[in-house]
Amino acid sequence: MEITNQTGKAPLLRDLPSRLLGQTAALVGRLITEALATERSHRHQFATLATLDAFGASSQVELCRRTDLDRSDMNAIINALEAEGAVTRAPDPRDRRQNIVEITDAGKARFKYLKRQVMAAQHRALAPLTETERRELVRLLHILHDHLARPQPSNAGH
Amino acid sequence: MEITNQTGKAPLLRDLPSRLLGQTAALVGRLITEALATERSHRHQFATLATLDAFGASSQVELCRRTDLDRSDMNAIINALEAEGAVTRAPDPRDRRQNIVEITDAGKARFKYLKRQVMAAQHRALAPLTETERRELVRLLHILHDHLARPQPSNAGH
DNA sequence: CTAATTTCAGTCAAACTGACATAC
DNA sequence: CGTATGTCAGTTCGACTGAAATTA
Repeated sequence: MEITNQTGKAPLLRDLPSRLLGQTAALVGRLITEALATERSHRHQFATLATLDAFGASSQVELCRRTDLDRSDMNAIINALEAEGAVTRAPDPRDRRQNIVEITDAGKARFKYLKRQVMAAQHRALAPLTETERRELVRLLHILHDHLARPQPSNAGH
Repeated sequence: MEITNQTGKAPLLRDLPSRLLGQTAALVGRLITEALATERSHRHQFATLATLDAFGASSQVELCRRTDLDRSDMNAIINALEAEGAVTRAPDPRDRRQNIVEITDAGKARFKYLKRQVMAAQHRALAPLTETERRELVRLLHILHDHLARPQPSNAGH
């Protein structure tokens, strides 16, 4: 058989939702990552700042739950944010196992700025979709996400 | 401020398409990965087999183009597939820089079996969506994917 | 005692880079 | 000569694990 030299995808792969989802997420994610990288920030930092901005002072576990990040990674994230003055970290006097992480005024300003960059990158990534289509995409993704995030089928409730 | 103890997401993050896309892709991807792992296979191997099954004998670069995988990783994938007898690899007599990679009968059978597992996992992942919604999801993802994959703004056409 | 939280060290896989040999 | 392909070694980044220290 002759060796061809083309770039088309196998139809099975091209239309396989899991693959399409993964590849598209990677492409969109890269735009966001690059937008944040030019501001010397990262997606995890952004998510953490957004959570602190939305909910106020939080412990690190709570930030983990709200961002779906690992406790170990969250520690490194808070280290970085603390080092650049975007958050403060202090032991909770009422439960000294926990830290109270709080966003500073500088952190809020930084977040607002990063948010603008992220929204702009987002807008660029979603450019070919109409407003209705974007909402529909978000709706469908929410259904899937909630379906898959909730029920750890084998070991629920541990 | 009081430290709360809840798991809700910041609305900005919850509805940010890039994030929702990434998290959902990760959750769906995990199901597929697990389904293949129980058969001692990997997503990259599956994609490569699917491409060989669809297009026949191919060089490694061509497989890279068709699967969006890296040269270096493709080499390792072909090594593994060759070791389990799913593909053969032989230098192309007409251009001895290239290898002709071909799927074997055993490889075809293996692919058909893996395909069934993948489709089943896929079906489980997409369970909460109607058939219409699945098609719409795929349609929207295709629009985004084509928009973002095509125009490498700086170095198109290389 | 057990359990929760933070912290650190380190593993693991995937994506990617750089260099090199061979062949065109 | 420059370019394409395959191969290999190594880096980088993210997700994750295990264990220690502290406190409840």
